[in-house]
Amino acid sequence: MNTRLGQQEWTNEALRTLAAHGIDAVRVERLAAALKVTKGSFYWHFAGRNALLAAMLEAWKARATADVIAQVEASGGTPRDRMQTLLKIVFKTDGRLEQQIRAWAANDDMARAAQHEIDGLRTAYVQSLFVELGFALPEAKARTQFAYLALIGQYAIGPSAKGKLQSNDQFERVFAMLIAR
Amino acid sequence: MNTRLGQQEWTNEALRTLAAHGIDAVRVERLAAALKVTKGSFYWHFAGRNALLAAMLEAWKARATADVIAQVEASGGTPRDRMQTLLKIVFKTDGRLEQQIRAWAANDDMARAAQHEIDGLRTAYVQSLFVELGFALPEAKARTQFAYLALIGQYAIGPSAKGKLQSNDQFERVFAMLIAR
DNA sequence: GGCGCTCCATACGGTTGCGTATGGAGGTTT
DNA sequence: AAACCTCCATACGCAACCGTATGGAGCGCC
Repeated sequence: MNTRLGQQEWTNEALRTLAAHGIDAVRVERLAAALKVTKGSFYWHFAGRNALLAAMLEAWKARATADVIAQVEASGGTPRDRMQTLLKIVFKTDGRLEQQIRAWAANDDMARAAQHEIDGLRTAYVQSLFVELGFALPEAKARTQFAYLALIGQYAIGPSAKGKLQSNDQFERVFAMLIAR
Repeated sequence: MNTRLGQQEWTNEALRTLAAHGIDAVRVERLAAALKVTKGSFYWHFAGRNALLAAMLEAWKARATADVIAQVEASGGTPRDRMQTLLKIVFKTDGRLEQQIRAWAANDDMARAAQHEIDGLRTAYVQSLFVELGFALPEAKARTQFAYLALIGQYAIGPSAKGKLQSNDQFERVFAMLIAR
């Protein structure tokens, strides 16, 4: 059963490399060097590079959304509170992995499918919060789309000091606008 | 002076390939095949692949922003009209090139610098429109950031039917929210 | 204490792509 | 027409990777 352990280590290292340098830097020989083994090991655990890429996406999907939603739900409070908690969390997280996965998805069908799946789960949750806040469905949908697009934009712009909603003042203003009737 | 013409054709073909398949597909031998010449031609016009990449960014910067702003300014009307015109244009344009350039910028300093430059020009203009609409500077900055992040998000999400603000209904709702006081 | 199983090292062939060297075709100048 | 200049074709060396084949080290089992 060490097979699983081996796969996880390869996958983790690959995800670290992806977040830091993009999918193009995820090469089996480089990963092998980073893990201080040789390709021989890799091709025992995986059928090929593509199998690793698939495993990376699976691992990401598994812990991409559930964590945050659970955290927000556990925090309780009014819908307004939960919305604010959610936005604060997601707009403050690093997002380099998100950025790289989306950059990857721009030219790879497999990654794009995974992205779509996660996007659906997330927007469904945000939309439910807007509905709880009293917005009719069409308005809730529009605001969800817009807010989620902004989040993607923040991830896509990368960890640059400028252009982010990190200042509390800006965040509060945007939040007020989003929940204003 | 055919050198310039040659460079432009290479650059255009490269930008086309970038928009369609990403920066990783921009390879001199492939471009040569697409242009029905050989590498010998390329290395006469360019010092190397990096020189082509730089030329691509320069060409993109030259016609990335000025066009749209000029178009909006020429349309005239109230600040509200111009804002709507601008948002309609940018949220409806294809954006595949934008997407690929940002995906490229995620792992390349040269592309990232070009992006930052363009981002600055664009946000400055949008911010001036918000100020014209009567918002104080901090509020104008916040709304500009948010709207621009959403635009980036729309580009980053790619030409997918779902997840876009293409429906007129959604667009109108978002626009109303953005200019609501 | 041989046997087999798990895991990894080594070595090889094949592909793709970059950059250089060199020659040659076609038009221009003298 | 001969010398030239511009542009491209051909051919080569080199590096990075992928995937495969094969052997060998460690370890539990009987």
